[in-house]
Amino acid sequence: MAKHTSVKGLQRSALSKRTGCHLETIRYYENIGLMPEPPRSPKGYRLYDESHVRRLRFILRSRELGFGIDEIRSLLDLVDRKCQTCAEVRERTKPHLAEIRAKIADLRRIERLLARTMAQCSGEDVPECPILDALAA
Amino acid sequence: MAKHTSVKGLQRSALSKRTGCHLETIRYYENIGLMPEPPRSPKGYRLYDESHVRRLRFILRSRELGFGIDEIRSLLDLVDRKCQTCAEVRERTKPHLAEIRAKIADLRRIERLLARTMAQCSGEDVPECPILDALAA
DNA sequence: CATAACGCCTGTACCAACTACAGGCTCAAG
DNA sequence: CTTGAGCCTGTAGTTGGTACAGGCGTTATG
Repeated sequence: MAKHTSVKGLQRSALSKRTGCHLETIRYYENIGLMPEPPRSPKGYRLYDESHVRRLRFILRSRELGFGIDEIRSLLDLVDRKCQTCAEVRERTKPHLAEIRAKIADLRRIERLLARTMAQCSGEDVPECPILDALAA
Repeated sequence: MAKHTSVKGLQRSALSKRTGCHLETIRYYENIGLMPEPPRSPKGYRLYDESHVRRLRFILRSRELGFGIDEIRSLLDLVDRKCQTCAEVRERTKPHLAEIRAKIADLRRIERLLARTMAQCSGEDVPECPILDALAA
């Protein structure tokens, strides 16, 4: 039989499976205050419900989109206050988008440089190498 | 007057200024074996020369191009062995370029998603927000 | 009933790649 | 001679987790 059918609620591993979040990461998010402390069973086991599933999914999705922990904390604050406005959320999202675009630009610059350098590389068995030369320059 | 004109050699802060590398990072690179232990003055001060400047610049440039410490270690091995071939360097550089391209693709995906979501956002003073909705979904 | 094999609890250590700081010496200038 | 800077060492903190040790609780099987 299933365990704890009487107690009702998801244990940590169940929440992990439902969300795809690593087991230990759930506890980590609780420690740093992103996830609330859930109710406990008489023996101290964490018992989650659907609201926890939703909140954890929100966090994971935000991480996927490259938001940092503090940015997510700020978004969750808006959600929790329940008096957020679309304008506020937009204000918090805008700089993040700018950051992502800056990172892309950076990586593209690096990519071009590396690709150009590699194109000059003969790939032959000679001891002179334009890549090392470029790095040493 | 300049200090230690008699002893000759750059101290840590001078090397830092010449290369733009953070002071403490120089010691860090020494600890992890990227930079060699330099000779010391009688009182134990590190004394660098032009070869250290070149090596540190090589490391910094490689970091700028997104190489990880271990990748740089491997490139420096080639340099140190002096029997590297262009083919070897190319082999070590190729997967790194692929990694950078993957990162760019990832970030572009995120950027598109975020930009599209933000475009749906009215930016008005209303409590419904498509950004939060997208994150919660 | 015993006991193995899990699941969960806690705290703490570890990863990259640095950065910063504490506590102690040395050194040049005023 | 004192002050302030610069150097030395080792260690802690950063971000976003992951992993493990040691100790209960629960469950399945003999």
